[in-house]
Amino acid sequence: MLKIHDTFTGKKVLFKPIDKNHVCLYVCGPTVYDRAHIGNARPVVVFDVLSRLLRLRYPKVTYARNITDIDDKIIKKANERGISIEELTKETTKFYHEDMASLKALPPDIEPRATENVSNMIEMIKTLLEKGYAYEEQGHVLFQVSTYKGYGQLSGRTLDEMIAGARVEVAPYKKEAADFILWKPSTEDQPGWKSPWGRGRPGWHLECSAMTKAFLGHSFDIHGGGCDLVFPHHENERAQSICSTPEGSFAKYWMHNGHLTIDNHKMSKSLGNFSTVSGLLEKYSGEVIRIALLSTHYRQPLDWTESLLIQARRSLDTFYGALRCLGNQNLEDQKDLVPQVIWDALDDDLNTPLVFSHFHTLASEVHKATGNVNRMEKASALKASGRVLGLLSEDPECWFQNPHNTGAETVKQVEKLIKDRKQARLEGDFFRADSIRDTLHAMKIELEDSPTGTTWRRLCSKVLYNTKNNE
RNA sequence: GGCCGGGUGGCAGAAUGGCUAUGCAGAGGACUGCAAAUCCUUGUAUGUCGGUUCGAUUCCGGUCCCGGCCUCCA
Repeated sequence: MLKIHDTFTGKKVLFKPIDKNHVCLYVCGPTVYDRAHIGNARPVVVFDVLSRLLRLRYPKVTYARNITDIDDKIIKKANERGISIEELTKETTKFYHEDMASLKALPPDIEPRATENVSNMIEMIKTLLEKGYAYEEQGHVLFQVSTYKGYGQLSGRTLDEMIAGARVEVAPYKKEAADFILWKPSTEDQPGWKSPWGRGRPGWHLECSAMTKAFLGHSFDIHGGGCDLVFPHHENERAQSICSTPEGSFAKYWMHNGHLTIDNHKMSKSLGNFSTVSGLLEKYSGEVIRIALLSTHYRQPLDWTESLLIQARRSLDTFYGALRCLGNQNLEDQKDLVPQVIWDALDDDLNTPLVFSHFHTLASEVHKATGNVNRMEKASALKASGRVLGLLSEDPECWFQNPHNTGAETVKQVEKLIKDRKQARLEGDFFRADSIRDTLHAMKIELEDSPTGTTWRRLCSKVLYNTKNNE
């Protein structure tokens, strides 16, 4: 039985879907103005694991993740680059899809775009005006926060607290400081849509409200996103949705992933510690990045460091090392092989670090297994468990030999040198054998002799196998 | 200033009212021509001060740090 931490109640609760035959999950997606950074990737990977788990448990799952393609940052960036907004959002969306696919994140079932749902948003604003939750002022339409008693329930703050803590000058068109924009006017050079309140564009919070209603209905199971979205974004979404659609309850559960820091500092372009996914992929495989993101519980803060990635790579080496005995066989529909302890860890609010500790146990059991049947059984359990988390899907030999596109020429050369070394060893010329091994090591190739022959692996980074000297 | 998280061994990171994961790194050993991989053994921890308790790292309170949010942000 899956238990999840629900932000609304602040507790770990048993997940009970609204409809056990169809689970709906909505996660806040990217604003497409720039390449995705590693912080953007965390919710994607976390909720990818959740969606995979849900799909194994329920007959139908609809996972929706929006693309925000209306936003002032987009306008600004497009102007800076001298390209059209459409060009920018199209390009950024394409890169986003590529980057997330590299991290083995499956695409969501639905990916609604804000620009394609403006009419839904306008309808929602109309309803909010009719019901007296919103007002129009100087071409803007604002949600009047004081009209909704439930405001603040999600983020756990009261209106008084917010007023006390307000540090921002109140815009002249606002009745009250906490009111937020549903619609704002656009100038000629800004993108805009016709509306009863003139040409303009929607406020940021509105799109998720309008799109969840359009695609998932007025009530759905889980709403996810980064913890920084709790306030104001999700608080505002919730207010809009519940006020405009009182027959629904909007999200039944709220899940938020913790933030990511880089070397203990908040990621920011001005500090120069901004890591894009594509940049990381130049040095590490997507699977290393994925397991690094999952190596800390999703609600905890995660400090992104080189050492984290090295450890992630090491863990994967261990796991793939244990899978070598399986060869390249596929394991379709083998979820029965997953040990109960791993299901239990996942069911406990996605305790992925605990899952990986069980992975290590399995890997160790593979090596210690006395009989081949036992060995294969443990290895299959590891492989099947990895599959649940979207990991360990590579062919193990490929993992070791070709994690970073070893060229065919290199492979040939390596095999030739291994043959030469074998000959030298047979002749008892260990000096020559060792010198060949040194040559290979300089090519970042490591050899492993075993009773059945010599295998090789490609070293991932220099630091990786030299931690003794560096730490 | 307000609100919310968190402080676990050298590092990463789970868990728990008593039996204190796991990984990396360190030490010793086995295997190996030597390595690598693997296996065995092994040291080290719960910020701080009180309270509750037979017993707290775990519950409660104070305190000190750290981070996040309150403005765009995953």
